[in-house]
Amino acid sequence: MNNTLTPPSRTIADLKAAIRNEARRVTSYDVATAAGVSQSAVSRCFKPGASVSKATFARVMQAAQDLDYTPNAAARSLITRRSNLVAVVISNQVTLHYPEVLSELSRQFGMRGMRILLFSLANEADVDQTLTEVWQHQVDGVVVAARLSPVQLAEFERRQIPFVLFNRSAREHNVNAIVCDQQEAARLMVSRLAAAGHKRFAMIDGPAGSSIAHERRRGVAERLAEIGLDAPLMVSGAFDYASGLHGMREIVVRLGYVPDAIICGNDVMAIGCLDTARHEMKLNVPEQLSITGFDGIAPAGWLSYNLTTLRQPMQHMTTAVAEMLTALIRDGSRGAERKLFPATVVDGATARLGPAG
Amino acid sequence: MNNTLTPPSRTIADLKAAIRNEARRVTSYDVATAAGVSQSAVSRCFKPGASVSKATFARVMQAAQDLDYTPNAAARSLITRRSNLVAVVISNQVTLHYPEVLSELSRQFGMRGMRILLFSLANEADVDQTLTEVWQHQVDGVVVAARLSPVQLAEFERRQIPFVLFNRSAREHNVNAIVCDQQEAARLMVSRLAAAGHKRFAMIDGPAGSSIAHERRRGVAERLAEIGLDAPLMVSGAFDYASGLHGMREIVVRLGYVPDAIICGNDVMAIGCLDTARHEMKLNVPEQLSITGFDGIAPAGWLSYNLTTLRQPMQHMTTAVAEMLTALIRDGSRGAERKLFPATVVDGATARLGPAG
DNA sequence: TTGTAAGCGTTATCAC
DNA sequence: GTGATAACGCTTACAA
Repeated sequence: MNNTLTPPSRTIADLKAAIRNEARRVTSYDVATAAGVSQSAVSRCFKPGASVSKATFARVMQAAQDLDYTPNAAARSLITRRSNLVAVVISNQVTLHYPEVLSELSRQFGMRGMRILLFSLANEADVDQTLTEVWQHQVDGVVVAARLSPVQLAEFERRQIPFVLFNRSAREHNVNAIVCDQQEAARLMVSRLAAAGHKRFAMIDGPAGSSIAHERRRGVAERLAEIGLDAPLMVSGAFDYASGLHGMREIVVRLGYVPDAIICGNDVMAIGCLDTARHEMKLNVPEQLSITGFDGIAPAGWLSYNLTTLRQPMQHMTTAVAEMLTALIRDGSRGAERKLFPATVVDGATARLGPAG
Repeated sequence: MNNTLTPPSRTIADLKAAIRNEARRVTSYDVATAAGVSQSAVSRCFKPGASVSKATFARVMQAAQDLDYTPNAAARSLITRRSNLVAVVISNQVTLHYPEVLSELSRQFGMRGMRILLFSLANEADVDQTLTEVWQHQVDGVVVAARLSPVQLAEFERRQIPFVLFNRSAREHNVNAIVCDQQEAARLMVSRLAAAGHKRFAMIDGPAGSSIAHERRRGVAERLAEIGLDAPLMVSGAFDYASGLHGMREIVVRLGYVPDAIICGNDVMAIGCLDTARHEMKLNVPEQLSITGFDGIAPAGWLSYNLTTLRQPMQHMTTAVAEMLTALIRDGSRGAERKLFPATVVDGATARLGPAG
């Protein structure tokens, strides 16, 4: 069938040679030439649900394959004004503590035909520089898992670009967000510790700038006050293992005794705290001291720790982010929505918990 | 100075209104209009090192800022044939076990003016689908931290797109790669264990498809044979904690006794193995049994584990990837290079090691 | 230094 | 169903 006067194989070889010669890319024109159709016909073949005859489609696809043709996303996005790209602006802290977030976001957006342009922030001061890059790339939407200043939030609004905050509170600003209710989680943990008879609390706090640390701290402080217990001794940490180690020592030094319970701002610090308590101070946990964390990371579940903690439903949250952002991209703005997910208590072996109140 | 007959503020407000009205983006033409210069002048102002007068530059920048103008990366890449985008094709396994890889790659490429387009693979069978997306996006280069078939490798070559394999061996194919020498690392560990008198070995292996697991297994087997020791009992694992737990039990059941040393295919399995040995079987590690891992992940260093393992220099490796790929993008192909990084022994508390041989 | 004009590789509109 | 043709927003000779 293919053996007409000018065998396609010859034509295609010539075309390829010409293309390589001119050092240019394979375009839809080349495919059109090879298939003997117009360029617009080729374009239609790559648009799902366009009207093309079966015969044309077959010839075009064959030619495309022969030439290794792939539509140019840049050119496409220029005319369609859709890049099918989502920027993910994420602080390194998040990636390191919840590695599943990036893979899950990638999977979720992938299922919806979108790709992730990654903006990983070593320190959150780079946000401005990062944002100018985000604007350049004409992304269809942005997931922000980093702190934004009010000015930066305003710029998102001004540019009318769909965006969703991930686990960041911006209560004052009315923006789309997927968040885990840190404050309620903290309150819950305090209640259950108090119900088990703990009276003297200490807390290893997260870093100063972190809104998550802020809410957890606030929840702890508020609930303790409500119950009528003393405010906890606060020592500062940086969400890392070493902070847990040092925090534990600092607490004992500053108090002069071992408190009943230490609430740590995250699991990694709780693990550090626990290691110091057990291995260095030879304390029995949870008999002499209860230690709790936040997050529900994988190592917290390992036998050596079996940490009592609060698990954030990361899987649900990443799914929600993808759903919300794609909805925004499709339907335009439709009123800010703030989806709140509850954390669940993981009743491990490092704290004595009473019944939920 | 600005109060001429038509105040710029008025003009800019009008322009903005018009743009919003026509529902289009702010373009360099708009900026040109606002600044009273030609469009190409605007373009030049955004090209570092172009020849523009100071006065023009200032006016253009002012207008750009007033209008919230940012160059359109898609349009730029269309003409320059450079997207400043690097695709990172990475298996979820990698992201989950070495979360620092993505943030480091992002940082390294960011320093070199490039952004990461993320292709995270839930299962490595999706590679083909993924690659067609990679081609569409006109990336300048690709980092591959996933398994590629020979056909897929060939397609990279055919399309002449710079790429670097990350911690994947493709010895047969002559490609650019940054790898940690798993085999040599395994040999080193066996030597040091043997030097301490261990005779009966077992190994918890990684998953079947993994080239890293393959090399580690091979190194262990080869070195044991060289020394004249029996081949290790091999049990299979999936690089996760549960595999370590079960692997330990399976080893004891199948052998009928506790071996001298268990080499685990990675740290997470070693930690699982260790937890079973200590907590469930009440074995003294390393007195009765030595357990070692591979990788050097953060939890391996925590007090409760202090795992004896082999650390991969991930930081150096990610830096090397960025360097190599950017060099390839700049200078075109220049002979395949395979950069090999040695792992270092972390002499922890879970194995008795003899001197390096 | 600045402006004019020709692409880059698509999709979209509109006749046929 | 198919083919001209006009955008999309930019960079880059080339001319002034």
